[in-house]
Amino acid sequence: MENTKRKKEIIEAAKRLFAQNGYSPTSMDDIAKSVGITKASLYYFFRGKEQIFAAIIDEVLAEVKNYLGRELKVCKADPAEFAKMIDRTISICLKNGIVIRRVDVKMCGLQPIVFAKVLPLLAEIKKNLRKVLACYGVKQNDIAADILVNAVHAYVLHAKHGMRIAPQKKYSEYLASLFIK
Amino acid sequence: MENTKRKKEIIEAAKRLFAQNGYSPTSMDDIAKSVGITKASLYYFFRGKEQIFAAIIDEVLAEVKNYLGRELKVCKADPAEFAKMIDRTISICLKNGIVIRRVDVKMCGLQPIVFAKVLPLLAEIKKNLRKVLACYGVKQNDIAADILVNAVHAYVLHAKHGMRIAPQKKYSEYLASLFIK
DNA sequence: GTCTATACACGGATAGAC
DNA sequence: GTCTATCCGTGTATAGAC
Repeated sequence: MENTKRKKEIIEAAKRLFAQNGYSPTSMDDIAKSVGITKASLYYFFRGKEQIFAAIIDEVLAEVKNYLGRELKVCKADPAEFAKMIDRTISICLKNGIVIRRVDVKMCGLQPIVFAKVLPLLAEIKKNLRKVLACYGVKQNDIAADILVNAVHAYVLHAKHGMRIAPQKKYSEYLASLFIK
Repeated sequence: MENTKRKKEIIEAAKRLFAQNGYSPTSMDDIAKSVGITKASLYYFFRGKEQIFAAIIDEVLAEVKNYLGRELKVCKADPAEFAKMIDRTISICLKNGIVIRRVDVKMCGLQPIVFAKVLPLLAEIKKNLRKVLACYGVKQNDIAADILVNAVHAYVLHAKHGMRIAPQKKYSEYLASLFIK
């Protein structure tokens, strides 16, 4: 159905704009123009701006969660594999163009209801990440998970803004080398 | 002069609000209320919202720059000292309540003129940080500097939002242990 | 589904009195 | 210095025609 296609277009456009300019500075007009329709038409598909953002969060978090689930099944305590895992994670986030952290969601000033909805998902993802890290033999994987998440977040953010801080492969390998000696 | 005192109050209030809610969602009314004056009075001290933010950036960057300058003079290749240096950096940032990165400034949608003004300062700070890292014997200190900055940034951000990810001392020591084996 | 037109609130900024 | 009052642009959201 075409209905779903348009909805996807809107989500993609909003994803790109939110990542580029931030949630607040991006207007419904910006999103509409980017899709090639008018602002009013957005409200046929979504109840409002927050719902668009919620849809994006759902989609992105689901993808990361699924990826980590698959990763959990194949991981082996191999430093080279660990670097590849980081590299793949970065690639997924770059494709989505956006990385979701609790703080980011909170700072958008979303309704508490929306915010509360994503918390369990985020917690689950972090739990899975810790398992993956443990599996790769990373010590103190609670702190390690946080540092890793934020390092990936920062990389994606900078890359999306044309501020590359290092080639992706090199960055992944260096990051991996920090945690596995 | 009382003039300067009020100005400081405004900067402090804005700093706190920007850190808590983000730049765009914070209104001039919010800042004014927080100080205990009206919105119009803000314009007696600052030309506009951007100028307030610019003043904050100037202040924060100057402090970090000075701190790193002092650090450069005393650093010795001692792992324990390295952890303490990270710890002190976090403390400074927590006191300011805000950490300035290029992306953050860019995503606020500031006028290019304001944005361009802070770039040299940021570059200088990063250069100094690399020197400090080199002094402590950290390898590949270009990537290391980025990862470290972002780790500190993330810590401050989370702490300010009541999402502590680990005790500060433990976090600093763990972070130091990653770079110095 | 998509449009034009519009309601309505909010935010940045200014004028001018005190 | 600080206020009240106000201007004006923009942003979210809705009504209603096609």
